[in-house]
Amino acid sequence: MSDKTIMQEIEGSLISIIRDGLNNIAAGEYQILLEHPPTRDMGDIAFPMFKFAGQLRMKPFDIAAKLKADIDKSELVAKSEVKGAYLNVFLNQKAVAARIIGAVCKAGSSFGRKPRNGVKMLIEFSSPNTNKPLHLGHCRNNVIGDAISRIYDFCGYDVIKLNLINDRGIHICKSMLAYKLFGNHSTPESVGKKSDHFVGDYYVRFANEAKANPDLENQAQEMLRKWENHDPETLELWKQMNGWAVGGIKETYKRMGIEFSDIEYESNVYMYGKEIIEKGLEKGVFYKEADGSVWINNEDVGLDKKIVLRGDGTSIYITQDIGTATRRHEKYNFSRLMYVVGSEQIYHFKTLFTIFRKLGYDWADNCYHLSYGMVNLPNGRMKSREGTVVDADNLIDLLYDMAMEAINDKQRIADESKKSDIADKISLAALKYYLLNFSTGKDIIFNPEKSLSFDGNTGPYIQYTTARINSLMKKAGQFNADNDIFADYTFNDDEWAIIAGLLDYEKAVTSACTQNAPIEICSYLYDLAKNFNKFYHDNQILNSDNELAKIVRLQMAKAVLNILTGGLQLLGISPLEEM
RNA sequence: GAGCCUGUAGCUCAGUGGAUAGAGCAUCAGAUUGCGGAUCUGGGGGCCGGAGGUUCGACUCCUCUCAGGCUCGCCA
Repeated sequence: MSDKTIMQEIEGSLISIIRDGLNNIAAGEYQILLEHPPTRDMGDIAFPMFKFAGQLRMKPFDIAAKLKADIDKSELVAKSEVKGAYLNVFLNQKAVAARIIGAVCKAGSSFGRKPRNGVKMLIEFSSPNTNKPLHLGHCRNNVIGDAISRIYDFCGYDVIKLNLINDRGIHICKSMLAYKLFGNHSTPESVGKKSDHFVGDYYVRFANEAKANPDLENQAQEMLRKWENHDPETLELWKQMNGWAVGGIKETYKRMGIEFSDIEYESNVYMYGKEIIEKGLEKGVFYKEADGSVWINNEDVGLDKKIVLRGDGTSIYITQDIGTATRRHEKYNFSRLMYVVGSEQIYHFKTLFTIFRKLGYDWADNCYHLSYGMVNLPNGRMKSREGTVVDADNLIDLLYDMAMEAINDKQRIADESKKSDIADKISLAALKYYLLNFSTGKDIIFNPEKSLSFDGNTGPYIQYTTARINSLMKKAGQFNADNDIFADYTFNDDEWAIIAGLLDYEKAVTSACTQNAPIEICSYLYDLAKNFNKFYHDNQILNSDNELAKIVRLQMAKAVLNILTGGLQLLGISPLEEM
């Protein structure tokens, strides 16, 4: 595993040729840009000459014409063309293909995986409340957090996945109270309901009952006080209902293939912030109001005043976050801490990180809020009161049924348990890919009738491509895997598009990591799969009458499969042998 | 009121200051005596919200403006 990717080595070599060429015209510092031409038939790599025109007082076209002779000498270059202000380079396909295909076939689906960099990174995501089941918004969080974790791990980081379950507070007491009043000692088992949905029903029940009887709000507050005073009966009820809620939510995680290194509970950690507030008071970071409440003034950094401890000494959301982060640093000694939390909390995290800085934490600047946009419906926000929330379990069920119907239509698979396993994987691929194929920070509109699909730019499309190639590999059996065969082969355009695509994989992964953008992987994989499907449609492999073409194409197909497999895994999606 | 985000094809969305702004869906027209048709090929469809500015060059950067969203809770 070299530090540089294959593409970086190629590009670096070309850039130094350009730099030498420019210095031969006139010595100086040149910032050399390198990009892809708009279409493949214009070349593989383009050098724009605009920047040098001013420096050298020459026309861009003339500079390109001068550099052309130098670049043409490189072993990596087949030819180059001057087009307008661009010098377009066509790579030596035989040499490049041998390198990239050889490397990908050797490394398998872990091609592109970076050596460990020793950076310990905590990633907190999901962090559900225990008063209701997961919905589509949580799905986006889970899927982004999971993919980001996998991508960072692949890029060399030592990733620890954290889930901080919010299992205390007034909202939890609301479902507890409704159950106490209207539950009649029923259980999820007695009514035959998934346990987190059972709890969620009482949260909805509370909201409905409280409309007619506003005093229920007071009763919920009273229950919260009892909880904080360790009232045995209240704690017992809390344990029972939390057990149901968490149990049900964990079932959904398992079904989604989402795992955590550590699950934290707010009920265990909420008190840790208070002592830090006390210390901060002594240092003058915070100040006390007449009612005993503790505040911080962040107006110096363009934020507002913010309360960090109530007058009665009880903690609030941000108190817990201060304590939790501090404790995590003591426990893990992390290098970086990332919070995957919705964009509506941007201000909260600005405030939180400012507090870390003012407390003098040297790791304050290594905290990052990865915010993702809301999932809306065509009519607007999802609202639990209006029953428009898209429930995670129901949505996955729906996708599963759609996948099963498609499997039955195709009639390729007979075994029932195999069908079920594949339907699981297809439904999750559709959901995860759909949610990841957006810019992370932006709000998205989910249309239940239109957004669910297995055709076109979707997860199942990529899976389909892996199934086709896997099937091809089975039929091919053993084949010559030497990569010195490429010297004798001339690639057609469809083939070269694929090989050039293979070269771009490492750049896509790096970009996905540095930009925190799983969509980069989606776009890349779709492009590669699409190029392969076009090639596969128009070119023969096993039935080719040319033995050399057959072996070259099998190796190419194998390389594509390796990268699609590895790339899907980065998204938390299973490739398929058949479907 | 203040801060942040968004505005690109009928719809949903891509688009590190660079060549003719792309994809999926939808729509219309095609492809299988072929290794997987959940596939492939093609057509139509755009004043990139609007107006200024910076630059050799702006969907991209700056200012103003219009429209929508989020936030500014002793909720989490």
